[in-house]
Amino acid sequence: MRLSQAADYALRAVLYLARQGEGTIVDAQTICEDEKIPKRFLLKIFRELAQTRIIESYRGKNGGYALALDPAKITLRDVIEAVDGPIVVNRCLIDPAECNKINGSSCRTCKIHGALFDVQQTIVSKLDEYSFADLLKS
Amino acid sequence: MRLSQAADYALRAVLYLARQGEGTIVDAQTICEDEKIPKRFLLKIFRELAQTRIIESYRGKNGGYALALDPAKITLRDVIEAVDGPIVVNRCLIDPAECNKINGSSCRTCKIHGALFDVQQTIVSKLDEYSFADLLKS
DNA sequence: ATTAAATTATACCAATCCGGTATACTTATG
DNA sequence: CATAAGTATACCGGATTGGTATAATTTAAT
Repeated sequence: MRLSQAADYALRAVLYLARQGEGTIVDAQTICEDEKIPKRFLLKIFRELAQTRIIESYRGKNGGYALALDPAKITLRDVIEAVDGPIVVNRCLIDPAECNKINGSSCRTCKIHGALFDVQQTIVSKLDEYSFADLLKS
Repeated sequence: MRLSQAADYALRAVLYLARQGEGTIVDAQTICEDEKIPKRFLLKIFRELAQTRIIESYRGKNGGYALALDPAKITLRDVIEAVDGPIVVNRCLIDPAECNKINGSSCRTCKIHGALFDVQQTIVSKLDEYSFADLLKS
């Protein structure tokens, strides 16, 4: 039930870009120095964020990265899922075949997994409540 | 943000014991066959559950395991934390020294980590809402 | 054009965690 | 005292994590 280090870095980097304002280009070197994030690792993370269109990348000299969207349109969930993949509390909540309790009662009717699904929904909607516009107001 | 396989097994095994009723002793062999859980792995999990006094173990011939408490007093959180350790969404939420953003703004004042703390609280209280008495009603 | 500064792609690596197993020991019942 | 249970410890292979290396590509400025 823990975020990866990459997701933590991603949140900080996106907040950093949000502070500069949507569209303002900053290069990775500057960001990783300011935020104390290993550069090559940040580059990898940024590629994932660029693929999901949360940030935009600009190649070549004077290139860098910029927020692709209004901070109000980016939530904690967006960034976390871009880096760590979808929020899934229990294996069988994605793939019922993973549910190795095959004795009669199927995954669908299992009370525990029903409860865990509720927990998962709660987490996802909580993460969706926080936009980066909210995080800027501090 | 995913439960371990061990925690999933633990939830199922505790629900199994809850169905038998508090105090009823069942041996690991029977449980692992019924619930399709690898026996040695279940034994390891049960030791952790016994240490946190969720279940009681009985050694020797005719030994086994029984629920140590009223199912209404055992929550999803209790079982998950017994097996996976405390619910911690972000490293620095346990250990501020882990917070490697040291540049001026401390972990305490970091907006992201404040939000993640709120998320964590939400998860924990949701997991506390479900007791095994609830799960029996189905 | 050339060069320098930036991202991209691919692949690699060590360390840790995860899921599970093995061996040897201890305890209690009949 | 034999047998059937749990206990303790330690091991193991594979996957994931966190991070690095190398080489290629793109772009701006000169």
